[in-house]
Amino acid sequence: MSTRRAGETRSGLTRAVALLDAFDDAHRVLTLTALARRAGLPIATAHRLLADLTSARLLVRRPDGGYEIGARVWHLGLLSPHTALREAALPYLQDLVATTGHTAHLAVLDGAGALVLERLAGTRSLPTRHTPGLRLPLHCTAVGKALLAHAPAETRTCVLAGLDPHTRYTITDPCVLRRQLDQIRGSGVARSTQEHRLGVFSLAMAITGGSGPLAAVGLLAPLSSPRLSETLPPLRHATAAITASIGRA
Amino acid sequence: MSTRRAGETRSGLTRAVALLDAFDDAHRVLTLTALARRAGLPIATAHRLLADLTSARLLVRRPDGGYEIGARVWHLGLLSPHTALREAALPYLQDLVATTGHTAHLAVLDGAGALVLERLAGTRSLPTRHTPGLRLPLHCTAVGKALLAHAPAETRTCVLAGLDPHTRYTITDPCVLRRQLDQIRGSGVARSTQEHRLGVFSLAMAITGGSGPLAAVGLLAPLSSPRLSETLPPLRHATAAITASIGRA
DNA sequence: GAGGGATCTTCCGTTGAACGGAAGACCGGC
DNA sequence: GCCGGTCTTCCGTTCAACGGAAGATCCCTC
Repeated sequence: MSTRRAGETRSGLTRAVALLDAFDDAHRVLTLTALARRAGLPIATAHRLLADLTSARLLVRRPDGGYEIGARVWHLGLLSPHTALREAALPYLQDLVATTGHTAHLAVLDGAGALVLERLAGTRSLPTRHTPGLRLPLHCTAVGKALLAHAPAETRTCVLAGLDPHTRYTITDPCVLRRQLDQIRGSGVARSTQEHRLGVFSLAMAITGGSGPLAAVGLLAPLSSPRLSETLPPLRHATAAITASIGRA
Repeated sequence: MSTRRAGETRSGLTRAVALLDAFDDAHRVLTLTALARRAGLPIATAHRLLADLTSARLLVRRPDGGYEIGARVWHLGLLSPHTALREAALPYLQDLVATTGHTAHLAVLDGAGALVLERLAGTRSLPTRHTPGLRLPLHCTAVGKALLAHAPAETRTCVLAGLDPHTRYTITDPCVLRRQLDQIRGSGVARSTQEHRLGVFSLAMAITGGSGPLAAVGLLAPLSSPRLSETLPPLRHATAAITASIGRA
């Protein structure tokens, strides 16, 4: 009851969530002390909450004493609306990978970023870490631009305000990007040539489900791969099919 | 403070989890009253806890007032150990689908069931609802039998005690199944011919990661498809590759 | 094998936050 | 307008969460 900031008392639940949030991609297994430190809680409190979380099976205690996220959380997460979208898109993403040989993504708009829901690597694929759960920038990836083009005006102005460069090809002039977004909205197709990573070309199209959640499908290819233009028709077909499939449900 | 059983007071966290558990595959969106009823909580309490869960972003409140599981839970679930396994297996599952044309699964042992981690449908695929998160019986599916063959003796005896029939082909005699499990342990290959669903043949192999978590890869095919035997070599190859890939990590 | 540092677990008195009944607000429907 | 349903807010009581501190356990060092 000392170091906590200005009467900002956190409810028990908030503290428990803080413990869950201590886990991230680089920290999938944590010890009691690490969790307490990362969540900013006294050891004794963390210990009790962790016991509760473990008995609720949200966390699992490993034989070595470490804690990790339990299968129950994974299972609950499957009930999120993202999953329905993923399920609808998956077969078409598979086709896309099969016909183009490149890596396909599915992403949704999440705040000022693109959240990757699924990624299927192709045989001719680049080594990529666009793994589900990753957030990509909106202004320099193809999926990002496809989403941004259809995003609410507020998001767009917010993103256009800070265009930090990822490579020397990243578009950093808001006017240029704004014009490009207009084109994307017209043609439906977004591209990024080395704007996010050198040597990588990507192509994406948005899925506009009426008033529903916005998503985008993208392909990633090495810049050197031949016949990049041939990847557009299959992409166009896949997005149309996914849009239709969502409309049906 | 009335209807609660025999002094069994549930901690705040337990109650919150009860609310989360009110969601299931058939109930992805719930109202306040439905949640309170399903979790066995007074409306006022449920209301407060839901407000907490929502502000913690574990739940999302839709414009229409309904609650649903939030993206944050999905994101946390990705940190569960299941995801690492899925990621390791995914490329090989894709290959499997591409070469055989049939539907491929990845499942792990979970209590007395097989938990499906991933399912990729093939072009020649059956309509199937083996969607991630589904639990399959251990005694009459190929993945189930593959897992059961390598499961701890305790699980095995427990499952063998209650072999309920799913079709008229389901093995219900513990002795017959036990003998089959011995064979599976020897050959590494498990089969199920219409034992779970009529018209469906399935083939599976276990992934035995030393002392690590046990998994199995399976293929589902219509009984009528020609050259079912040709699906074994690709399956063998995939499981070997996945096992190796896990060993490396 | 004694000493020291680290992490984990248990205990317990205090206190403030969770609890939930009840009343009020807000819908649509007949 | 009246009514059944659902949602939200209020507030006094109470009891469970809180966390400091002491004890247990492990492991490494000398």
